[in-house]
Amino acid sequence: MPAVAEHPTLSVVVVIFTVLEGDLRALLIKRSADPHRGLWAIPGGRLIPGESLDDAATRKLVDETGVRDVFLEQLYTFDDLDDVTAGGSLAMTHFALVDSQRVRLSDRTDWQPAWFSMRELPELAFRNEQVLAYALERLRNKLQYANVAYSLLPERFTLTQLQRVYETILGRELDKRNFRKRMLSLEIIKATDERQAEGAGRPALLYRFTSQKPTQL
Amino acid sequence: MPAVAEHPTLSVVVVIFTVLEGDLRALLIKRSADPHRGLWAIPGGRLIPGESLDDAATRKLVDETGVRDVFLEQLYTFDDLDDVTAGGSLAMTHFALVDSQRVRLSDRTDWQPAWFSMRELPELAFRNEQVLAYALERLRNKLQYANVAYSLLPERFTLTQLQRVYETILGRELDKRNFRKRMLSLEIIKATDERQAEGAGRPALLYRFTSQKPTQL
DNA sequence: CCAAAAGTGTTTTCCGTACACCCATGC
DNA sequence: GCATGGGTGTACGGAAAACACTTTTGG
Repeated sequence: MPAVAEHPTLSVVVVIFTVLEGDLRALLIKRSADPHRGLWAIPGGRLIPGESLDDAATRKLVDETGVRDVFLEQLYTFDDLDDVTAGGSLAMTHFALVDSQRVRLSDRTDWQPAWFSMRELPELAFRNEQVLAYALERLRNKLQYANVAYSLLPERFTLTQLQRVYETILGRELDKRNFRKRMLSLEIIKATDERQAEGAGRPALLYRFTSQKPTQL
Repeated sequence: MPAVAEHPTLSVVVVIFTVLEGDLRALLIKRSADPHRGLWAIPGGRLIPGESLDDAATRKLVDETGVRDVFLEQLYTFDDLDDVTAGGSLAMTHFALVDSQRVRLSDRTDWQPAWFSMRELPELAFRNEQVLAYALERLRNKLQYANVAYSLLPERFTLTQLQRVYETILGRELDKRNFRKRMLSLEIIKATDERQAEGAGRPALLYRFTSQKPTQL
């Protein structure tokens, strides 16, 4: 292994969140190579020279999920994730939000991508706990003042579905009436004229977001 | 000039803000080398292999101002600032807040560091406008929910001085009584038993911050 | 004694929260 | 007709915003 003065390893990492079965989940892959073989890790890879960070992050996201045009933004640049590589490392981390229904996980056998609940994480490689914790914090903050949830739901959805997404991310229950008042008065969603039945019970009105961008509230 | 597949240039850049004469100002240096010779730029330099980002940013800050132990945090990693260098570039930008009274600008003649009002910026190199605009946005947001102002004032200060700092950063006037109530009820500052006269008029009580860290409010 | 800056309370408005009942549909 | 989920309004409390006069000092 060469000694010093190497170029740092440049990697681009994307924390991909979804809401599934009442859980906030992150996509992880099982490492098939050293270091940290067999541990789970946030998807990422080397930055290709000439490629922009956004492009690299988008490429990773599409590779893993097949999804594009979702909320994706830079999170933080870590210089201390990889304690192994000589010459140092820089990891430009991002985070993305996807609707699990739109996702097609790549079925590479050496890769084994899978969703893990943020409440039951496996043993992770490369201090990835730190990255996930930071991503979660940012997501929770962001949810309070920007309509990022558009990325976690189908184009049309019921208010109850939207509320479940908020509750799952924030980790606490919300009041139905207050939630509806807020969403509608902020004009981040708009009723359509369609309805959807959820099992028994009165069919719910379907709504859609007024904007597919994370506008500030 | 070599063609492609080079390693990207890795630079660390620090937007250094201060409040001076009722203006929010950023420290800029005049470039003495190409590219963009003669234009003004945010201080920065190459990342030294083996050095952490925090260390590099701190080093730049101390080099330029002589100040340490102030508010300094990572802002964003840009891949598109330098449109010239082959092989691409990554600029890990940071921002810092300093008390102009504590600063000793380095007096290198090829460097000419100087404070510029954010309201009257000169022509800048490398899309630095974008970086400054983003730093200002983050600063304004941060000021609302974290006590970052500790870094912009002497250890002891009057409430009026503190209010001027807030007004300068936010770009609008604040109500004296409401401001005082808020600062004191949030317990981010504490009265000392000393006073300071400001020209004619009744001398003001001096206060100090209860914490020298950017605690969330 | 007058100019200059410091200091101080009350009222109103707005937003977040708490809370309970009727409605439409499937079975 | 009953179980299931959808949909609605009001009252309270705390924080932010609006607002004007008195106090202390220097000259």
